[in-house]
Amino acid sequence: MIVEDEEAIREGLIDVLVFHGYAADSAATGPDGLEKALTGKFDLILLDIMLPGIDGYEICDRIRAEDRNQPIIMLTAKTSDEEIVQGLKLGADDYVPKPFSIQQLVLRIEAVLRRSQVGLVQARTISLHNVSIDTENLSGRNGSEEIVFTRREIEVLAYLAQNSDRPVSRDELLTKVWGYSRNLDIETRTVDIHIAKLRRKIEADPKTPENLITVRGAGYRLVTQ
Amino acid sequence: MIVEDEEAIREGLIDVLVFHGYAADSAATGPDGLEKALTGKFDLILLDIMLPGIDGYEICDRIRAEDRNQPIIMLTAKTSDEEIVQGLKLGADDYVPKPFSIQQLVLRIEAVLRRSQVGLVQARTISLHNVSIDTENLSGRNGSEEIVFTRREIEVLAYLAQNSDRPVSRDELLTKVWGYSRNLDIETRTVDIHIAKLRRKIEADPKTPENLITVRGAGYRLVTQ
DNA sequence: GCGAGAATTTACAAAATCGTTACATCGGGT
DNA sequence: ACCCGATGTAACGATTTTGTAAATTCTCGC
Repeated sequence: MIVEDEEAIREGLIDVLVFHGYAADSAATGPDGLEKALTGKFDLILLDIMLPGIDGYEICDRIRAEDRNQPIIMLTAKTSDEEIVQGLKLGADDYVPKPFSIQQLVLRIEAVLRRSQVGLVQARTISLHNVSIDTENLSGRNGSEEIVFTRREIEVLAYLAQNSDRPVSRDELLTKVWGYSRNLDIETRTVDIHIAKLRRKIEADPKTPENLITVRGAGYRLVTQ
Repeated sequence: MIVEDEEAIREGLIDVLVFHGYAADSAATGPDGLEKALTGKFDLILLDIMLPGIDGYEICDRIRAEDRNQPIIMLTAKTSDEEIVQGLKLGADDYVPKPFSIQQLVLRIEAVLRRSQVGLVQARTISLHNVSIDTENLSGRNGSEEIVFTRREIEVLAYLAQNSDRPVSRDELLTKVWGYSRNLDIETRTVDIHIAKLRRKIEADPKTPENLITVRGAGYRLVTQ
């Protein structure tokens, strides 16, 4: 979905995207773009910064508040690093300065879509050794025993399950699940704490985990069945 | 049901819908369309905006006043975003600009029908642990004791019963039962209050609910038998 | 208009969650 | 064996979510 006030650019972008096989919707004003973004479901939002009504920064911020996984690329004529940093802080996935080459833009779009795993359907249930988990109900079952998870715990499990072929680093979890923007050196132990809580719930013996494995130096890996 | 004054388009739409397996009725003027919409029962109404007599906006508004769950798709030649926003505000479920491709329209129709759960027959009675409820009489029975519900309470129960495999969020209840339009930040506790009242009526011990379960962070789930 | 019941808001209490701090433990390299 | 960074986790308080009584507003038949 394209949010861009200049009609020529907007129409041009639509043509390019359609040509590349994407379905494109668009909005010409800030408020309209925000409305569409919040009510619709889009794989990616291309967001101009200079917009009538509400500027791109605020739109980005408001979208992020609702859905931190919504992929967003910001477009702008501003070239100062200041502005770019501002954009990335607010959670844009990429930042393309105008004027951009079409080829450049398409490449970045593809990169963002790849990173954000668009198209990956997330399974509702996760099957582990001894335990099965229903991500919608935030609950699980270990034989006859009912396990209740919190939303955060389920989000962590779901992300690990989606990437169960490899260990996932704390940084990656912080970015993708917690929505912390760009890594930097954050010293929080909250990931570890959540892992510990999860182990207490899903492991027969939390001291010797069978499902949620520590890969020292790399992160955690979930063993799915 | 199609409300459209241009005969060629009207007949064309009927053909298309019939071809796709739907039964189609139609009206050629505003007043006629409104009359049919209010007296009949339709899975979906396709509503042109430019109509003789009463325009599409007003028809939409009047239908919504009677039945907030009636699915409506607006059709229009107007392309300004202003108009689209106006349409969505009045409660249309989708908005298709003319000229539209038939394929596009059919896709949107299917999406709206899916979202609005058309075709789901709502059971007249809901069976819970210890209680059975008659949605037409707004009444229930717990052994020998007769329970009387209000209209709102029954609507909430019915919606939860239809989605008893998952927790339903307050937001969803507000949208689907109360008819609040896209309300992003909730500042009403009315859902909670109704849940509390329901629990007092259907739970043996409201402090430890067996039927109407809180899924913290996700909403409420009704356990049907 | 009137009034009773229904719906909603307000206000506060209770409970659960979440991140931090602090300290314990582990494990690989030397 | 010893060191040191990485990992595990208990406990605490801040914050958010949920429960609910009471007050207020709304609705609708008369």
